[in-house]
This record gives sequence, structure tokens and C-alpha cells, in this order.
Amino acid sequence: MTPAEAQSTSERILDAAEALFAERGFAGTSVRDIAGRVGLNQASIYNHFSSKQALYEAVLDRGLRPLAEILGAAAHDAFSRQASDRAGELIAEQLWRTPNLPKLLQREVLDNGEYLERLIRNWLRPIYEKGLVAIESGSRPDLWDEHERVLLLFAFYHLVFGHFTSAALIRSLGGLDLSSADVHGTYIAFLRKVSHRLLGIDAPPEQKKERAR
Amino acid sequence: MTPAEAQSTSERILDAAEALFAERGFAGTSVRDIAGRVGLNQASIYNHFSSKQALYEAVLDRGLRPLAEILGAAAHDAFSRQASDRAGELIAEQLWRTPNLPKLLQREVLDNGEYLERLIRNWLRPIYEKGLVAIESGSRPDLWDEHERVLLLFAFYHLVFGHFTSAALIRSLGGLDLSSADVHGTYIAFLRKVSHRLLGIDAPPEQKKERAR
Amino acid sequence: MTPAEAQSTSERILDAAEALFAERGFAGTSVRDIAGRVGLNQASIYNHFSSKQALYEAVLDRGLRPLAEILGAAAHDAFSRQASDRAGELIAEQLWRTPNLPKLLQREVLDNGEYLERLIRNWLRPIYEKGLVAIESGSRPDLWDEHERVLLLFAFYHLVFGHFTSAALIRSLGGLDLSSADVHGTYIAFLRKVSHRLLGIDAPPEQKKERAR
Amino acid sequence: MTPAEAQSTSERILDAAEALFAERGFAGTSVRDIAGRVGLNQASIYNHFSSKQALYEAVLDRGLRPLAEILGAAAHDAFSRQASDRAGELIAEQLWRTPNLPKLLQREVLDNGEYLERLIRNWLRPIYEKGLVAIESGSRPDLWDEHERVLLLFAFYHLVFGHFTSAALIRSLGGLDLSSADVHGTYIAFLRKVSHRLLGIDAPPEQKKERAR
DNA sequence: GATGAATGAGGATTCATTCAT
DNA sequence: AATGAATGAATCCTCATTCAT
Repeated sequence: MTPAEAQSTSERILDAAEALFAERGFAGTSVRDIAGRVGLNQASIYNHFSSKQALYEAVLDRGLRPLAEILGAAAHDAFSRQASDRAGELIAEQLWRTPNLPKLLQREVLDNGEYLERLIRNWLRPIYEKGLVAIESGSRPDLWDEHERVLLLFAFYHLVFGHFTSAALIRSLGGLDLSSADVHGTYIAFLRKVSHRLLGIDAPPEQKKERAR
Repeated sequence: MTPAEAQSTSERILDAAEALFAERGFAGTSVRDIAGRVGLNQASIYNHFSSKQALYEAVLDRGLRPLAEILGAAAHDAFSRQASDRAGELIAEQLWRTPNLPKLLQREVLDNGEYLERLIRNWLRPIYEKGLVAIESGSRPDLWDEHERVLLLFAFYHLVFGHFTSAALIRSLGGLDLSSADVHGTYIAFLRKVSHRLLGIDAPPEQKKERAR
Repeated sequence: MTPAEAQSTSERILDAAEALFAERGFAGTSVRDIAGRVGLNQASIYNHFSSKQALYEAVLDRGLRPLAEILGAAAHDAFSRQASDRAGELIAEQLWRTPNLPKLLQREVLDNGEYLERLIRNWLRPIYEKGLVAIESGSRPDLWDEHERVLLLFAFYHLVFGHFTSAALIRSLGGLDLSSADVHGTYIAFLRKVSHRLLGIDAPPEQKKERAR
Repeated sequence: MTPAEAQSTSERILDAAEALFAERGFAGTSVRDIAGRVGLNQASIYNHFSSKQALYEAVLDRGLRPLAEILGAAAHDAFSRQASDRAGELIAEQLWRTPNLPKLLQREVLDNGEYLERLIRNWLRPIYEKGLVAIESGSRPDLWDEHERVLLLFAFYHLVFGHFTSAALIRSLGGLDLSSADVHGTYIAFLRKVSHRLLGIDAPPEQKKERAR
């Protein structure tokens, strides 16, 4: 993979658009800005994408694909505790590698855009169902009632997506650079610990993990 | 106080602007839209606010004031477990009553706008410092090391702000209407339970709460 | 004459408007600017003048009055060489004391505004006719033919009005501060010398004047 | 070269802008007016010039170029009386052919705009210095002292620029149409006569000219 | 006489998009 | 596939003016 010139123009446009949409949102990004960042004329964008909206959706589609695959695989066999842990970690890894993605998603949720509905229908809904089952079967039985399990699932979502979404805040306030591998490692461990405590499987697995390392 | 007509024009503008900025973001909201929603000519907005940016900041200032007061009070005496619990609940209550606020804040964090810096300097920084101390003194001593306590503080932030920020997603996926008092009650209880588990003070308070109901 | 407060509001408005119209022209001056300079609300201007245009004309009327009187008097008895000299000096004196005036007039000429026509009809035309006669009777008979006398009259106009109108250029390029009394004195003497040369009455009067001083 | 259609759009915009800026000034001219006169959409202007200000400066730059060349050449060898005469004539010729130019310049002087400073630095200053030398070496030695020579140089400037700038006044009052070649010829002759009288080299050249006609 | 508020029209400029080249 | 030029609609904001207080 040679860096920039080797990419197709379409992909270079997608890269620029992804960065700008994540940084400034759909409304805050102009086609001119995107073209400018690629070193292209405004009009050229339309040789590759039929409209700004279409480009935006292509950005989301491309960005979500790897995440969707992970989620799909997780939904497939997320019934053991290890599988659950692994799924969470894989998601966090993926978001860490593609830091624009959580921002794009969070913006889409805030905007309550049309794309969100499609997103939910195609990808989020199945994950959600599997996630509920996973929590039900993976948590200490007496700990959470049915309503709370729904909230717990969303809590996990906020824990992971909020983390990557608030990078600016976390750097400013906490002095942590989320893009550093070190900080990321700490976060991954923290995440596992938190999820075990919330699922009520705290003590033993923790110790095992500590030893395993 | 009759609902709409009794308010000053400036406040009606602030109301409309708050709703629109929360819903569509700064870039996605036009001054014309705001004026239209108040039933005013575009130009009239400028009799009350010197620019769109100034209006935006006035919206945030006004919206943040009650929250800032709660946070300020919390920072003042958040050293007992009860005080901590209470602070979290008050914040959640406040965000529930002003559902635009968390969205505005989250957008500001995503946009990494200039206002964010001021916000951090004036309000968030002191809260953050107090929060760290509160976690240190209020959690089971062996549970979280120094680095993790920072992450834990942000986790609480994500748990609360993410919740209100993702209302659209939670309704679509979880079928929960966050504006309902019932759902809100469940969430408040859930939040306390989660925070106790994360702070390692699970068993006894939980049982008390269970009985109390 | 107490400085500012003793003036009527109308006159303070006229002062501010005169300065701004001279500096930026009619189109470049806003009612808000004028009101601001007087320390008044925009709307208050309309308690004193019915429109921006009316205010502009009031400025010109007020500013032109003293000049018109001088010109009127000059037109009355400008048939001796001394009277001619004196008229030119009086005009130059007046323009020097009211430096906004030549600028306003020059702008009006450039804009070719409606006011100009009225101006010509009421004041400039009679002066022009008298001026032609004065030149005819005051210049060396063989020097200028009929056509040239017209051009000569305008040349005098340019010599005087252009001088005060180009203050900015003269300061920048020539390093002369036209508002200084010294520079003004030099100019007055220069003007007389020039006019004598152009009227063909150079040698003897010059010598006489030199002695007279 | 067919008159209008053969020109590039940019030049047609420059033409329209030049006419309007000269006629109404910068503040009094709207981009819409300019576009309208070219038969273009407002927005199209911005495909050719980055802002109204940039267009204005392009107008001045283009308009001043021929004049600057004449002035530059004049400054090069304006030391004989003939060269001096010729320079003045060339300038007057040029202003006559581009009647918008003197108006634009006079407006710029009145507005005391930023462009004026650049203009002075680049073009006017060198001409001014050469002009002073030309007057010193070309005038009767005992006639003007150092201070007066400065005023005399500006007087020439007023005589020429004021003439073309006041076309409206001259037509109204004097009944002369400055755009007529006849009137222009008279003016050129008049100008030479005036400059000879002011430089104190009256008698002989005058007689020659009188005969020549 | 002063003013805060309202407004329709217009200010410069940017927008996404189209089209001929 | 790229682009210069064109455009209608929209952007934020200012304009002169009005009116009730």
C-alpha cells in the first residue's frame, strides 16, 4: 500500500471527506473544502459521486464496513464470556484505528439523519438483539432486571463510543492522548475490568487475567 | 407566567435557537430558521444579538448556568458517598429537564469549538479535579489505580451525557422514550447501581435500595 | 461658543454627518455611523431630518451658505483687479476654514447628483457669468480668446478646489499639512502670483506687492 | 477585435466595473449592478475576482497601466522644455481617452483608501520627484522659490486631473463637451500656454503657436 | 425628543450543482 | 477524468426607515 498517490481518486476523495465530515459535520463541510483538500476542482468531485449526500453516505458505508464485520462476527457467537470480552475489545480496537468513525456516528445520531434509520435497520438492530442475549446469559443472574439490561447495553455503547468521541475533551481535561498506544492499552484493560464489574463477574476473572499476563 | 407571550423576545429567540442548534448544530442552523420559528424577521435577531455566533454563545451560557450551579455545589461538598450519589442524580435530573443541553455540549465537543476551551477553563476543570478526589475517596481503595481513576471519571461522564445525547438511538433501538418520567426513574436507579458497582461499594447499598422500594 | 453640548442636537448631527459624508461619501456613510458619532440612536436622527437624503442636503446647504455669501458679494463688484484678488483669497480662506466643504462639493460633482443641478442653477451659474466678465476685463487683452477664457475660469476653480480636495495626496507626496496656517499663507500668496501670471499682469503688480509687504 | 463579444469575460467585468466605480464610487456600486451590466449572475463575478475589493483593485491596476507607462517614460527624460510639454500632452491625451481613470483616481484620493498608499509608493512618488526637478530646471530661475515649486507641481496636477474630473460641471456651466475632439484640442493648446506662462517662458513659444494656427 | 424593536430590501459572499470543453 | 465558468438559492448581516412607548 503506497501512501497517497497509489490510491484511486475516489478513495482520496473519501479520505478527505471522512476527515472533514468527522471534524465539522455534514452541514459544516463544503464540497469545495473537500475538493481543495484532495487538490481537485469542485466539479471533479461530481465525476466520482453524484452529490454531497451520496459522498457522505459512501464515507459512512466505507467506514462502517470493517466495524460491521466485527459486529456481525460477534453477533454470530457472542455467547461465551471470552467471546463477549473479545468482541468488546475488537470494537474498541477498530474505533481506535479509525478515529473518524465514532465521530461520524455520533454526529449521525445527533442529527437524527435519514442514514441513521438505515444504519439501525441493517446493522445495529441485529447487534442489539444479540447484545441483549449476551448480557442476559453473561451477567450474574440476579443483578439486572429486564429493563436494566437494556440500559446496560446502551451503557456499554456509551462507554466505548463516548470514549473515542470525546477525544478532544479527554486530552484537554485529562491530559490523555487517545491516539497513543499506551493510553489505548490502559483503556482496553480498563474496559474489560468495568464490563466484568457491571456483569457481576468481577473477582475471579480479574485475578485470572492478572496472572495470565 | 403565560408560556410563550410572557417571555421577552430575547428569551424566545434563545429558546428557538437552543432547540435548533441542539437539533441541527451551529452550521446546520440558519438565522432565518431561528427567526422564522420565533415569528420574527431575520433582521430582528440582530436587534437582540450581535451575530449568530454571539447568539450561540448566549444559548450555551444560559443553558449551562443551572448545570454549572449544580456542578459548583457538588464540587463544594462531594466527599461523602451520599453527596456523590446526590450530585450524580442532580446532574441527571437537570439534563433530563433540559434535553437540549447535552446535545449542545456534545456537539461543541465534536466541533472542538472555541467555546469549548472557555467552558473547560471556567467550569469543567474545577469539576474534574473535585471529581477525581471524590472517586479516590469514595471508591474501594484497591480497585482502581491512578490512571484508571481518570478513565473512570470520564466513564461516568459518558454514562450520563451519552445517555441523554443518544435519545434518538435509544428510542429507535430500545423502544425507550427518555422523556417519560418512568423511564427516567429507572435510569436514575440504574445509574446509582452502576456507580456503586464501579466504585466497589456494591453489596450493602444495593440491598438497602432494593428493600426501600 | 461653548464646544459641544451648547450646540443644538440638529447641529451636532449636521457636524457628524458633514464629516462622514466628506470622508466616505453619501453611499459610504450609514445613518447608524452618523448617529453613533453623535451618541444618538439611529431612530433619533429622524426626529431632526426626514431622511438620509434630506440630512445630506441640509449638510450641503449649511456648508455652502458662507461660501455662497462670499461668492455672491464677489459677483457684485468683482471688476477691479483688487476686488478680484480679494475674492479669490476670501474663497480660499473659507475653504481652508471648512475643509469638509470642498470634498463634499467634489464628491457631488463626481456623483453628478441631483443636488448638483440645483447648486449650479442657484449659485454657480451667476458666479460663473460674473467670473467670465471679470476675466475679460481683468486680463491682458490679447492673451486669451473667448474659448480660452472659459477654460481659464475652470482652471482657477481647479487650482483652488483641487488644492483643498487633494489634502491627503499633498500631505503624502509633498509633506505639506494644508491645515497649518503657515502652509496656508504660502498657498494664498502662491495663488495670487499664479493668477497674476495667468491674467498677464505679472511684472508690475508683483513688484508693487513685494514692496507693499 | 469585435467590440464586446470578443473580449474575455474578465475584461468585460472589468469594463463594467470601471464604468460603475467611476460613476458611483466603490461604496455606491454593488456587485449585482456590475454583474447585471455584463449580463452575468452575481455569483459568476466570483469566478473571476475573489472579492469586490479585488475587482476594484484590478480595475485600477488595469486602468493605471497605460498612464503609468507614460509617466514612467516622462520621468525618464523630462528635462528639456519640449519633453516637458510632450509629457503633459501625453498625460492629457491618455486621460482624455480613458475618462473613467481620472474619476477613479480622484475618488481614491477623496476616500484616502489603502490603494492610494500603494499607488503613491509605486508610481506617484517617482513621478513627483522627477516633476520637481523638471520644474526647477525648466522654469525661469527667479520665478518660484522652493516651497512654491511644490505648490506649482500640484497646481499642474489639479489643472489636468481636475479638468477631466469635472466634466459634468464643465458641460453644465461652460457648455463644453470634453469628449469632443475639438474641445480637447483647445484644451491641449490652452494647457501648454498656461504651463508656459507659469514657468515664465511665455513670449516666444506663444507666438510660434499663434502663427502655427 | 429619545429609543428599543421591527422590517423589507439589499449588501457581499458561499453553496451545491451543472455543463461545455 | 478534470476543469473553468455559470447559476439559483441560500448564507450572514447591514441598510434606511417606521412606530409604539
